[in-house]
Amino acid sequence: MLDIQLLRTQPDFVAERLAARGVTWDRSVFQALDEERKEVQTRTQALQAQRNSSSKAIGAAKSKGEDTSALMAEVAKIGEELAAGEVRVAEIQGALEEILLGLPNLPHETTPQGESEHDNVEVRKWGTPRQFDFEVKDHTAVGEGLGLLDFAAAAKIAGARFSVLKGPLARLHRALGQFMLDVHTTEHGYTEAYVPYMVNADSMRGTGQLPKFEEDLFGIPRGESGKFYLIPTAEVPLTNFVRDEILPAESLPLKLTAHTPCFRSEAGSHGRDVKGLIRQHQFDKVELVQIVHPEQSYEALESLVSHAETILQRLELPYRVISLCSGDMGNGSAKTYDLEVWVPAQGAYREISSCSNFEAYQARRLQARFRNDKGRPELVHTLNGSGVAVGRALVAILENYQEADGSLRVPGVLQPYLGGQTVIFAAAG
RNA sequence: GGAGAGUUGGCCGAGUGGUCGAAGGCACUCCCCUGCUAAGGGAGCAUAGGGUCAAAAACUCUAUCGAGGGUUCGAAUCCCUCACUCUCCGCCA
Repeated sequence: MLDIQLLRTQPDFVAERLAARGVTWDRSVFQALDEERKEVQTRTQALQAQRNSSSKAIGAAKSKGEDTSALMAEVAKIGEELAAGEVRVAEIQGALEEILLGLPNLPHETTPQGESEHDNVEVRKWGTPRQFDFEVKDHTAVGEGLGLLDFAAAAKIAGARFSVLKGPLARLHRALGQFMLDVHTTEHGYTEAYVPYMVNADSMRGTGQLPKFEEDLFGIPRGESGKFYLIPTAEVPLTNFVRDEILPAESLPLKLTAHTPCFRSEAGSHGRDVKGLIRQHQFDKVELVQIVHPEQSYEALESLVSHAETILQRLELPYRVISLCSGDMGNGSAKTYDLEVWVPAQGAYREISSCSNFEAYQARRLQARFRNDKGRPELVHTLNGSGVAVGRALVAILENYQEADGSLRVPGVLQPYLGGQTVIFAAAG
């Protein structure tokens, strides 16, 4: 959520930065509403003040046993206008809130200007794609060839966009999550957390999935009123740790990590990546979240990216770092780096991590603050990034580590997690 | 699933219709005192939004005592609905 003061005082700037994201902001609607708000709110608050003082006078008079009917009549006179004013103020503020919730964050000045993914900027590249002296298979073929990846079973049990892993491949998948968590907690200073996989609507609103992106979520009806939502990323529970909190300044930065499944409806992605593990309704991810002092959030973003990069480097997977352009970034982000891992069968780099600085966009929704050196509450900055997506890391390993005979080598850093196993061979039968 | 008790400021906790945005305590900030430390004395100290202004400071208004609704001139206090927490019993991994 943007600062409403900014929309009031610097509408040109806001409109220009939003335009950079391809968003047209209808200022006239906002300004007309805000003007009416000012007028109605001022008038209503004056009436409230009048009512309050009259009521106090009534109380004082009654305690002295005096007659209060004149005072009561006076209050009754303003009753109708007061009630109407209160209703109207609430309506207007609701409408303003809706506008604010609907606006994306302003891109940071270092975010490349552009309209689509074609305008993203490659920042750096790491590793050299392996030269294969045999015909590379895609990860699906490798996994199915091993007899350890079973989409038919998944389709029977659940449906499309699910998968079943078996035996050493399932273990490799588990090893990946363990490895990532271990690196982030022991080397990068993150605190591991185990969190709910279903959250309430307030949490989804806090991190920005609601109200705009409900169709991307799985919801679970619950009781008469409420609903649980399956988390699309651990960013949601982790970042909501600080919702409605005023943190002591010395507790910053807060660095949290969790390994969770993520659930996405993938509404609107029909036909994209339909085959394989790339795009699933359920996948595992190790998420990194940082809650930081506003002055440090861009340093924090760089370090966060490097933490995710460490994982790919240790796994010896070639990747590149992309700075997303203004038109391709997620709604709440001011700046985003994507990590893209080399996928040999596609001859392309594919997203495996997305690291974003939300500045105060989420914090404002969350009312997540710290006490600054003046003793005043001030919004924190929030960041998150995948460190990294486990499912896609498995894809990358299946393809990059495949051998001509159909077997799969185990990356060195994962071997301890597999009891020293160095190669996975096809399952018997 | 049954029965009961709760939810008040950064924290603890008092408050059952009127001068209560809320006693008291802790923590914190400033000052005084004490050659350090400890102790003591005094003052200050909620959050959000609005107005006076372009802004800062200051002043002022409004809202907020789990959430929403209701009763009332007036609600932390009374009524209704919901959420959450805790205790006991039952059940369960």
